[in-house]
Amino acid sequence: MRTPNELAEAFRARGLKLTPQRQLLFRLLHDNTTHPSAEALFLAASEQMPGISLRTVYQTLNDLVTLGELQQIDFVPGSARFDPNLSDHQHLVCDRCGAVRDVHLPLGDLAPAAPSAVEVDFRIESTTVVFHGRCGACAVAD
Amino acid sequence: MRTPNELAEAFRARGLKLTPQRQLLFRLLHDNTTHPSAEALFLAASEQMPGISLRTVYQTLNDLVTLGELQQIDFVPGSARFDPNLSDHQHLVCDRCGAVRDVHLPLGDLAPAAPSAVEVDFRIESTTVVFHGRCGACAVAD
DNA sequence: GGCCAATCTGCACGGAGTGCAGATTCGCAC
DNA sequence: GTGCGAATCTGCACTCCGTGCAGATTGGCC
Repeated sequence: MRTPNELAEAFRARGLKLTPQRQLLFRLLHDNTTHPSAEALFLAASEQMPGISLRTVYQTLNDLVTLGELQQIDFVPGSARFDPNLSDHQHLVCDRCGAVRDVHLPLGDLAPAAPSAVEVDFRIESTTVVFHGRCGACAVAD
Repeated sequence: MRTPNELAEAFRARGLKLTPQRQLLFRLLHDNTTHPSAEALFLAASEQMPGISLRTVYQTLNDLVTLGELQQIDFVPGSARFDPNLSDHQHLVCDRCGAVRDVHLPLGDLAPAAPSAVEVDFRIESTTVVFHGRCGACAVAD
């Protein structure tokens, strides 16, 4: 995801308005590696802007996803998560506490091989790799 | 997933009762490669047993997942899907119509390498690979 | 046949996310 | 600085998926 200032530019360039709510969410998301849910972002935003609506958080997140500035993560049970990291990477998901972490692995050579091996009538457009397990704290707690 | 008869044995062995509803669902799931949702199974079951409750379908699916006879698939938007194929395999997901298909790819050598490369405090227990794209019919329809 | 626990059914309920309508406000023009 | 119109925000109702609960039913064993 781009910086709050760059996003402000991008929004204005598309005729979208730059509201305080949006600016706050840009800041809360930038460099955020916690893969927050809409609800988590709403709570964080509410601290700095009491009265902000959960509906606005959902709306802004959807806008950012549509603009390609944010990646939506749907493979964690419960609610959707959002990832400002747009680089090609994979995720570690803790099945106990739900934490999500990024990992950059050199799978580029692996994924291309797989599709070619598929002798079926299907057009593969993207490959998702998710590692499930236990984060450090939860591995100990078990 | 085992055969309906084997499942009947397994259920009885655990003190679980063998009801007509369960037997019907065993049959509908065995060798089913469509990765049905609870709703889809409910519709199929209703044809052969009008009056069966959606609640019962959910309950039986959960039981089978708990017994390890059925795999629950959570990476398709919408409702959960169920897969009686317990072998190590991957999935093709059509992002347009939601169809799910199995593929068996030799990724065994690939996945083990990845975890070892992870220099983080995380215990990896399983690796999920999902290929997103368009099934044959949807690729044409676009 | 009879009993009792397991199961089934129907309905209410909870979490996640969206549609809608009215109030508000951003961005631009003067 | 003021005014205007469209975009946005807010709050609420609503949908969808799945679960909790309670009473009626029934499978499995004596």
